Amino acid sequence: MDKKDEGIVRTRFAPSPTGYMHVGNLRTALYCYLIARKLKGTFVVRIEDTDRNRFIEDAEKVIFDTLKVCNLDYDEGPNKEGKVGPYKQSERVKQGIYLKYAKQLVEQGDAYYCFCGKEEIEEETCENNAFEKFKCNCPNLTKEEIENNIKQGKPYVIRQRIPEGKTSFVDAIYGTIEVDNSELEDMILIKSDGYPTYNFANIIDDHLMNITHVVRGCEYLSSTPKYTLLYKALGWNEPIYIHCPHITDEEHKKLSKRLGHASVNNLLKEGFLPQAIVNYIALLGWSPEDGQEILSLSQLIEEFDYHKIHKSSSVFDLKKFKWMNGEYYKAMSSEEFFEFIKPQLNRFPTEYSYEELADLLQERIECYSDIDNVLDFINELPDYTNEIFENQKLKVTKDIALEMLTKILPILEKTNDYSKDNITNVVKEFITEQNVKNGQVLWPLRAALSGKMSSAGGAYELFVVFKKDESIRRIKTAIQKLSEELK
RNA sequence: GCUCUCAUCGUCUAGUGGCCUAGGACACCAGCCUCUCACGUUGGCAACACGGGUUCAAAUCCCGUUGGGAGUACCA
Repeated sequence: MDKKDEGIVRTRFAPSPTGYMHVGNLRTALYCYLIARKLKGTFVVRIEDTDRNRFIEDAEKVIFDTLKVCNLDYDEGPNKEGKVGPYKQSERVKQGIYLKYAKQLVEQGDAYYCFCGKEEIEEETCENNAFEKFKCNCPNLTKEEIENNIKQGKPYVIRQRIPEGKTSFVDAIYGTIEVDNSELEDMILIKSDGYPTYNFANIIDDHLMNITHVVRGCEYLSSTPKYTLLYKALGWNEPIYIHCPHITDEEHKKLSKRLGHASVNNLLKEGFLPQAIVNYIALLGWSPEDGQEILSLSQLIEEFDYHKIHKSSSVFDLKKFKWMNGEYYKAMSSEEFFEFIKPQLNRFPTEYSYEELADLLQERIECYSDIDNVLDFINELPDYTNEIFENQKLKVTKDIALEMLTKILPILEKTNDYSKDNITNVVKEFITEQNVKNGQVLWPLRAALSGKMSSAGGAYELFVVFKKDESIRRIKTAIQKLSEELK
């Protein structure tokens, strides 16, 4: 990245508090964070809460909790005041920051008061083509007319006055984009409730907060020319724009709230690790030079280069994401994984070994919902038929199974230490004694313990899970069933 | 509709005119390992949207077509 920018870079994550964090949002935050950290700059968080109709309790908490759990620490923001605060737009409104600049623009002739109500605009545009732009006479009102209207208490908004000509701006990803100003609408800067619109507050704050790199979704690409015009009118320099392509679902549509995996919070609840989430979304629309796919946050900081962000959108592939999460599970120590998965184990009998259960899960699950599949032999024995004792490849028949189980049962009953090491020794000793193949003992044991053709873990692991009582009970059941049939 | 924008295996991607009979990863399939499953490992399947140019040479540059996405709010 640009060495010359080192130390002076300021990026900002500017979410509006909607009550949930979209993975696209998180990726934007991540890219902001990476750029700031890579260039030893400053990462700012600013809350854009100018929509008073959409106030949601605890919405900000979701944002900060998510950033925290993902380790994206910020340098300035709410509860971390810097020199250019406050960092909540609703508080900035109270200081009259936005109105001041709006009035300045009106003075200059770059904005105007508009007294048209929402209803009449809607009526007008409905009668004509729905796509047609609304035109009123407000831009041409005289000073006296305006003053009169205001005196009468007529509600008004302040709109940007779009000049004639063409406007172009440069985006770091998409290059130069030019549009004819006739395509641009006189957008509202100040709403009738006195609050600024997102568009206006955004550029004012980005400038006042000395933001150098503006990272946002590419849905803003089409409104950026309007911002360019505003910057020009105010005589300010534009930041570097970095518009990121969208993250989509399998149908190539914008990831919607309905889909569980659009929400970071849901992902967390489903057992996805923050590091895996961060790692995966970083790779949606960007990839490191060496092609490595498993990257820690510090590796991401090292490798990230915003110039290499793609132009085309990418699909959020749950399968690959699950794979990656599984990789993170496997990379944990068994102690770490045990602590992580413990709360999910509550629904299994407490007399069983949770440690061994966790061990069985670690290499077999990629998120919580896989657990029941893997541990389906725990509570019941659904496929418990005598057929499971037969295995042609291992030369195991029901007779042999019955014989082995019957012979080993007294040994198991005498054994009290059901630790992995000991139980392994006991069984191995028996195998040697009998002079048979491993499988001829282990297969019947595994089948008896799990009651299934296939199970997570082998005979030894299952002994450890069930410990003595349940192990004996299951083997006795197997013996009984087999002898009933073979009588 | 209009404006902007995008286009390599099913998906994430490497690729910036010759190194490409297009590489990697997920998924899928097969072999090996093995007391089953899983893990691991080895191999396989599979793509430059289409049509024109430019060039000795194009996935890479230009134009068009088709297809996708976004915007078009007193939402952000």
